[in-house]
Amino acid sequence: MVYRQLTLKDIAKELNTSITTVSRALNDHPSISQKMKKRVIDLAKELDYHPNPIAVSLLKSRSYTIGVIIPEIAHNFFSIVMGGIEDTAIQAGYNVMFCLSKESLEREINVINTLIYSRIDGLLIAPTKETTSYKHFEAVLKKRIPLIFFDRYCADVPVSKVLVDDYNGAFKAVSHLIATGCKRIAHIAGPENLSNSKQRLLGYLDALKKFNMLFDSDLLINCDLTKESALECTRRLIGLTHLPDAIFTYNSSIAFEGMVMVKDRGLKIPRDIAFVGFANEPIISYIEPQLTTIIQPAYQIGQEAAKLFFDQANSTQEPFIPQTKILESQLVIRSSSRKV
Amino acid sequence: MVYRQLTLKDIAKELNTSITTVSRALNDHPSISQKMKKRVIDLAKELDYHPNPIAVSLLKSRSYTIGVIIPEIAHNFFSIVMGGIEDTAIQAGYNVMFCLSKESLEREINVINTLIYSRIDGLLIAPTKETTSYKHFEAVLKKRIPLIFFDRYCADVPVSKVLVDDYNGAFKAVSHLIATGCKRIAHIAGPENLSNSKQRLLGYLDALKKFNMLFDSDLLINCDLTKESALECTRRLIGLTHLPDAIFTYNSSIAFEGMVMVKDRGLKIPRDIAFVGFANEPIISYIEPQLTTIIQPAYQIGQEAAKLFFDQANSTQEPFIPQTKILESQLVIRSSSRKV
DNA sequence: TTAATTCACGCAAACCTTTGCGTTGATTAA
DNA sequence: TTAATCAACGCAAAGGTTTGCGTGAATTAA
Repeated sequence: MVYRQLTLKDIAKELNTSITTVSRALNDHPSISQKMKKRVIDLAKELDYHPNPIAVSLLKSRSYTIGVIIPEIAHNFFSIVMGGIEDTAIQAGYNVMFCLSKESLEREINVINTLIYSRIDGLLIAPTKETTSYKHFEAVLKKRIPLIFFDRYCADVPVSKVLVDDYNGAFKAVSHLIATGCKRIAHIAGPENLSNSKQRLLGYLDALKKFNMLFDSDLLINCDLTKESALECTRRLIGLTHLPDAIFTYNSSIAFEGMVMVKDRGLKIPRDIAFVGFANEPIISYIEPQLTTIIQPAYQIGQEAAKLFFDQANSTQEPFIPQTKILESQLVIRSSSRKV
Repeated sequence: MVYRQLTLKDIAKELNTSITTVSRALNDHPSISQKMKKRVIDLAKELDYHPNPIAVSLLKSRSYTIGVIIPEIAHNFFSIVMGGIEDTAIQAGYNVMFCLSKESLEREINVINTLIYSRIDGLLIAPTKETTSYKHFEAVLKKRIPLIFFDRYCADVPVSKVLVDDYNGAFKAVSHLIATGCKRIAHIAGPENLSNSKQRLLGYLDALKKFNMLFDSDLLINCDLTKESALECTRRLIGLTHLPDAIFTYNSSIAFEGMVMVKDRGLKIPRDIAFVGFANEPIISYIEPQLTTIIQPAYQIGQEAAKLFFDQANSTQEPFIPQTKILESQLVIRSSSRKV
């Protein structure tokens, strides 16, 4: 025996009136008498009536669901972004479907298709490190589904995005290291085609330039975000005949791995080598000395991404002009870098 | 201008036939000619037609969506469980809506209501540590929504559940410590009303009993799962005049915090104090010595939870008889406990 | 008192799909 | 040849909601 949900019809029958009247009373439509309105609302509350969102969706041709794709859930950063998106979406009456791309382009394409078939009203995504082909995004755009990038973006796709000020973050980090007297500052960058990795690299280079420091290509290495790669990068840096005296890393996990290795080799942090990471991961509180980092407003990124979607969904502008929001990052100085 | 999705009507018009015929061709209904079937399928593929899941939902009175509530996303364990649930659900044509309770009963009640109003077909949940009142679950059951507990459960609610063999896991852990010569084994337990905490405590007590070791109530403390509490528990244990020589913790994060403090005080692990944790969190690979743990088949828990839902959803049995699946845990010996 | 206006409500269509039943034309059996 | 069977397809309803339009009654203006 299938359980039947309560419908407008049930309320209408109970009150000897029509479905229309009940609907109008609940949506406070003007042409309804106060008396009837009260009767309906009272009964609806008593019976705990809630409209069937599926029927509404069908009628409005909207699913009131947005899709969100993140590369990895284990990253504290993305967990918090998720929270920001979800809270904002739910408040606006939208549901959220989360999917993981696991940094794989193939999987990204698959989940996008799944989401499209589910008739999502919008798609918020931080693309994978492998995402260099953009056809799958065009499929989204062709269906007029608002697309928003957050944290990472693809330059060739003209859509709204919310980003962290990676460039200035990196610039601040390196400037700080220079101010504390570091002369040979290495950078372990992220994957080459990741937008935020590019920006952080630029910030690094420009800071060096501004303070008239020579760029040494031995001090720049790309990491593919695995633990092994992080260790390998660090190994190469501390294997140089002319050691770096500071390492600025693409993210804090890399810094963490690096610090563990550096300490193992008997080097002192920050005396021999200073460290600055990017983003607050919980692990960084588990190592001594505490890691100096650039922190990102993760929750706010989620909020803003959701808001950008609402802006676009409610816009009558045609075609919609994409917006870009850039949120400030902040340098938090701890003990892994020297005092000024 | 709203973008119109492709419908059966469009295909029917193009082929000069009826909606019914198109629908039947695509769902390979018997009463349809091979020729017509091929024409329809070819065109549908060419136009990339996919049925509107919202219309199907309305017709079938099913949302093909299951709700999942977890206490905390930051836990590696729950992230992996999520993956298991999602993969299994999607494969079966279901979507998943994830929500966080953040270990708060109030929030748990809220998200359950949100999910009910979204017309989920089933609810998988790991209740919060605060969940002692069960009214909100009864609301779910009254609406005939299959409810499944995973990892944690409420004894008073008669529904299917998939659990880890917490009792035997703890028993194995403590037996191992005893086998390596530990005489004073402390236990930092989880919140008192958490089902798996109770089970692990029982395993601890029974292992002591089996090997004729006295239970010392000084060696048993409850932790509320915050970092501060973990530190406080450890502080109390190593402040005892008669020190413990081993600490078995409710989870690995507590063990981690404990190890950091113990090392700080100049005690050697495992020589002075051995440690055994529960579950593999990534942080445990970041400390020396490596933590001995009981590992849980997290992905499989997710899979089984989803399967239990499908069992119930497809069952004609009335009333449905709840099932309980208990998955084995495994002791992985590393260097934080002594050699036998 | 009559005509014009306003108020309060109901009918029916639309959103898209699936499916029971009826209909048509062709094929088979008697 | 006639009756019975069957294959192949279409009609229409159902699922629950919102909304344009129409209608009757009550109110106001003349």
